Amino acid sequence: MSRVVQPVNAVNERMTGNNGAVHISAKADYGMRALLELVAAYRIDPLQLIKGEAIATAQQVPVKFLEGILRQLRQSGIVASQRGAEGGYRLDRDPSDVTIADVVRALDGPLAAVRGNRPEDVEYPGASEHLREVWIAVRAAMRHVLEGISLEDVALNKLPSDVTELLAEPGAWQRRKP
Amino acid sequence: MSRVVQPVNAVNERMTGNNGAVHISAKADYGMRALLELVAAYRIDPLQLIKGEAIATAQQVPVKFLEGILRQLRQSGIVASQRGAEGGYRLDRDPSDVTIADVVRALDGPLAAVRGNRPEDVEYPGASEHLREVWIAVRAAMRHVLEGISLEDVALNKLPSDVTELLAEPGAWQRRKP
DNA sequence: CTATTTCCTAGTAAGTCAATAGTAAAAGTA
DNA sequence: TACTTTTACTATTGACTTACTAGGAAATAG
Repeated sequence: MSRVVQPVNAVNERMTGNNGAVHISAKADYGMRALLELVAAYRIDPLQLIKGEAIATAQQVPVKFLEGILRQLRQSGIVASQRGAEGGYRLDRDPSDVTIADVVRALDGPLAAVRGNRPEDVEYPGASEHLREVWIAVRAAMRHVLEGISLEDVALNKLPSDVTELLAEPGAWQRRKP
Repeated sequence: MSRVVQPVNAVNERMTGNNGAVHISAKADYGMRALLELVAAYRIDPLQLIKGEAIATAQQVPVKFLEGILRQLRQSGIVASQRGAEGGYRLDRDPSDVTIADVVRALDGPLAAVRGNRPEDVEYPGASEHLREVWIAVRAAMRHVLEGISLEDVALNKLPSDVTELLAEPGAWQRRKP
């Protein structure tokens, strides 16, 4: 008998068709979770190998999909792997050296895009002359957060102070419009 | 023989299949540009009506697509419109009162999503326990920037000081990986 | 050789994005 | 009233993306 693995939260109310400006894809989300499992192992023994299957069940993620993600992470030099019996995956860099931006870029490409183009490439005529600065600032803000947090920070729940300040802002945990 | 109409910038090198975590959609981009045209008119006469066609040609945007965008902005109370000859669109709120976050939410929905869900709704088992805080912080950073900039700020090129600080950061205008 | 485990290619169903087409409804003009 | 202009709305389209799944090749240990 085979059990169908249900992605976590697949049942819950998804958002209405529209995906807002920031979208953390399943790849980025699953990838981060897999890496955090590898960090936990790394802290016991940096060379310890963990099997894809074990990561998948620990994080309740589809195993074949995860395999592809882990391969991308290996091609980016974040993860190392070994095939065959007794094979598996491990971190290939120190957890304090891998940022969330590294992970997102490895799995989803450049952090920010405007209509599919890089923010610095779009040009605006007349009245919208200065719109480009806005998108550049958005990307800079994104970089500031994502390049400032390492896997170790998340694993140990010790986020940088400017990030915890963001979290302490009133309403940070609530959605804006009911 | 029929000529295919090319959207502006469609020719330039688009990004490689992957769209990163932040994506400013055509709707959000065109919508901001249309609104900046309306701001320019508003500063002469707050009740002046501008035709969709005029906005479309000024900003080089497909007119029928723009119509739908302007309708959404009207339904969100940002724009007012009048039908018939001598009709058109105008801002329905003061430019200093409309933030970029308002515009993006009106056109693309909630600012941030994780796998289609709101960041506060996702739950993480075991090693990824604290990942949610990261996504909440990402959303908070996004809000901080987009809710802090008004249409007036962009039109007059007077961005808030914390935003100009972001733009002054070294490398803010360059892409990360060549 | 056999069992295990990663590596890789291909495929697919559902959905989204960026538009376009066509018609109805409102408002002004003659 | 008739006619023109302009927005409002619905439906449709083609290309693409997302989130997977299937199946086999290649490596490694015993």
